[in-house]
Amino acid sequence: MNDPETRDLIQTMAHECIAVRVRLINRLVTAVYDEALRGVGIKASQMNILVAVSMFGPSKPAKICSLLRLDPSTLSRNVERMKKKGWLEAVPGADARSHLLAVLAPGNAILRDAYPAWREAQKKAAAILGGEALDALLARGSRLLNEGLSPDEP
Amino acid sequence: MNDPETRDLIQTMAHECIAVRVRLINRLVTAVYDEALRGVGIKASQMNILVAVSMFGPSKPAKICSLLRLDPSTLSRNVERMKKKGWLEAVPGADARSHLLAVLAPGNAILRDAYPAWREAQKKAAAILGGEALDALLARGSRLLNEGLSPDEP
DNA sequence: TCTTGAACATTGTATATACAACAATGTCTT
DNA sequence: AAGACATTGTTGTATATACAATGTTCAAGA
Repeated sequence: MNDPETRDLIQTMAHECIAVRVRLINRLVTAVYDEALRGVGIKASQMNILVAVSMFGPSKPAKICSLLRLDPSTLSRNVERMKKKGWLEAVPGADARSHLLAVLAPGNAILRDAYPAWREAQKKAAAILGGEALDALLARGSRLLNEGLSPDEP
Repeated sequence: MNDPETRDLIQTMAHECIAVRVRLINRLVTAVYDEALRGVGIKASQMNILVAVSMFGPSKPAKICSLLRLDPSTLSRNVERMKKKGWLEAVPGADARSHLLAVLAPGNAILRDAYPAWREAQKKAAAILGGEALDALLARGSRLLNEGLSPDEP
């Protein structure tokens, strides 16, 4: 059906591709958190943002994008939805090009409510990854998060 | 701004969350492949599917979903786009509830064309992950792929 | 045989994500 | 001070993703 060389290429890609494996794990892990958090009414994506803003206090959107490596347009759309739910607000900052994102009381309430479900999800995700992959992944992930952190600045 | 207990919860979630780290890595890795493959005209998502179908030969959609842990509706939409590009076709199978997905010549041509860019992306992705995380992730990912493999059946 | 339930794919809807283009503001250089 | 360039966010468009609901076909049991 294919010449042998093409078959070889495809075999190599199937057996060694990093992307398909990372993406598979991402789907599995995200599904675990989304399912655990369903009762609380938040999903992993928005929870990541909410936690980040809550950690740093009022923050420029660019800072959150840099931390999480989110495209600005992606964050913009997510913030839009989170404003509508009353979790976030935009307050004017020093620079008129941008505002600061701040967590509102209902946003903090959601985070508190989410904690037990989050713990559950952590357990399940750890089981999916297994000890070795978990440790390496947490270490690498934390490092990448830190690298995305600009010095100072809101 | 928050009571100390809430601040603790949020700190814990920020420092230990598996989801935010997996999702960050997923965005980075996916971006590397999408960028490398841009010239070829395919993205990581569709390439994953194309490689899978090419590996197994004509396959029931359910099999690909099980392998990659994709929701059937997600696969359906992606296949739709890939049919439109002439990479895939649906051929009737033994069971009238489903057809079989088969790779067409242009689909195989794309995979051949993509190979060099894929190799580039592999290098960059490996650099992002670093040796340890890479090994653990590949091992775990390969295992999860195998677990999604049903016995026999197209 | 008929019916009931399982298996399977698709469609409707919503969110998540990124790229390209744009608009507004700020900074720096001459 | 003026113009060039950088920074920052939003909007238009397309893809990726999942859940809920639906329709069709199959299989198994009464």
